[in-house]
Amino acid sequence: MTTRRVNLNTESVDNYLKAIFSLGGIEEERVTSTALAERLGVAPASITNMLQKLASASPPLVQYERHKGVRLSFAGRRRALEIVRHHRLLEAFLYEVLNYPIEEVHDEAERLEHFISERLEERIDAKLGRPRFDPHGHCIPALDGEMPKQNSMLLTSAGEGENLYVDSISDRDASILKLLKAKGITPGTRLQVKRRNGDGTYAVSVGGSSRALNISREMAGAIRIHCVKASLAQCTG
Amino acid sequence: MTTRRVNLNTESVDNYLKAIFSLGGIEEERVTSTALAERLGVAPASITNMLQKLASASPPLVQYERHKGVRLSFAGRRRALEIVRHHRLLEAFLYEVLNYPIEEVHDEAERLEHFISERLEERIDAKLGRPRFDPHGHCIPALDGEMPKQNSMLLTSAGEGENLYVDSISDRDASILKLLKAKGITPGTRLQVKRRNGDGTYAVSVGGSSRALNISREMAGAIRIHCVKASLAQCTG
DNA sequence: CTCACAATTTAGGCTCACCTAAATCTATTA
DNA sequence: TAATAGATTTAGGTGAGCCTAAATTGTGAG
Repeated sequence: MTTRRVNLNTESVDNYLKAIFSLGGIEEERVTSTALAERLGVAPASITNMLQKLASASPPLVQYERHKGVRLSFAGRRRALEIVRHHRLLEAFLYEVLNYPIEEVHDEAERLEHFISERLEERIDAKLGRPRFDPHGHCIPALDGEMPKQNSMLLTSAGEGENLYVDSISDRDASILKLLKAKGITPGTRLQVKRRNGDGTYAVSVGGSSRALNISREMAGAIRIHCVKASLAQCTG
Repeated sequence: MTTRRVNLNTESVDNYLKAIFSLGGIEEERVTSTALAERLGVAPASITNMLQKLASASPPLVQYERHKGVRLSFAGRRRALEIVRHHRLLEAFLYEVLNYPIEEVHDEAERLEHFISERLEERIDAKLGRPRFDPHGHCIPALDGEMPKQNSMLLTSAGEGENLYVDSISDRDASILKLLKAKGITPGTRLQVKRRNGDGTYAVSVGGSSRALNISREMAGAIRIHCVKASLAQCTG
């Protein structure tokens, strides 16, 4: 029996690749089954199963060694970036063209990203004027898979007193996004850490104001910052 | 063993309901398995299987009797109209907002119609100014499932010499749509049948022109017409 | 260096939506 | 009215993607 061809153009495969991409970080480290299982909300055994399938595709979509986690192959990375591009273009589109509240774009984009054609992707890109960032400040990968690496860091790694700018905000939790919006914290906003409290909360001043706002630990964990006045990371919204 | 619940919120169920709706016609006649099998491109046995599932849902989505075909239940009709609404709103949106060529809107809408949220549906509807017709001239069902019945007829049932207006054009075949567009035949266009040929082709004048154009049998079969100057059936495009 | 525990993989099942082949029903015709 | 052609249904099977339970493997504490 020859090895049978399996269909790898599925929503599920998309999600695995995206999860590996995102968990691997910029350094593209190996990702463990457990981490994937938690991220994707499926049983660890299911992860192993799928990883073996992804690894035995031609070309392989991941490098996989038993008990050692996975990392994306070139082809896998390409596919992952395509999906990320879809996702972020959709977010920008929903936000800019359809007036979605920022905290709702993620879920809708998450569903649609798997089903839009090349043509629709191109039309959305054109309609938006070829945007480089989504409304959360995340970089939109180019058609060819290029994505300039951002040198941003988590707010939680910033010291007191530093003058900072919001690079991007995680879109994984809508409620946090809503809270940050209410406090006026969006990509490009100027921030200054007034005080770091022992419990992980912060007091920050927003946009040069003298008043200090309190930021919960979760909120701080959702904010990425950089130290130079935004040249790029400014979304059109 | 109690009857086990099955999940009926699937793309496949959507497609079955839509097919039954469309094949049943305005009179909502019973639809045969064979007709469904052909429309959906699946084996007749698969149809039977799904129909039994749809019939045993609560509430049932179809009325089904062995060997006698199916018809939509109230709930099934409601669901079908929701999908049709999604489809037509998407077609209008792609056409109006994203400048899709008319002959490409159908396929894209066909894929996306299953995945858009209530919110996205509403935003698209608002963006378009609550349109009542899609770019092919088909009526867009209201949110509550209302859809005014159109009294249009096929061009093939029109006599020679009559003064007619294009009501709508079938979107099932992109190439025909493209040909008709090239001839200037779109919803609202005035038509006059100059000659019916024995082979099912037509010579018609378009938009009051004195010149007669030839219309193939397939093209004629894709055109629905009415006899009064369009009050409604005029798409914004 | 060993052993227990945690992480991972294997084995075996399930549902969904499809398939083919075989049975059965309906309706039409002789 | 009986035979039969054609439509439909039943029976049994498949792959995808998930599951649980039972191995197995790797690692860090002693």
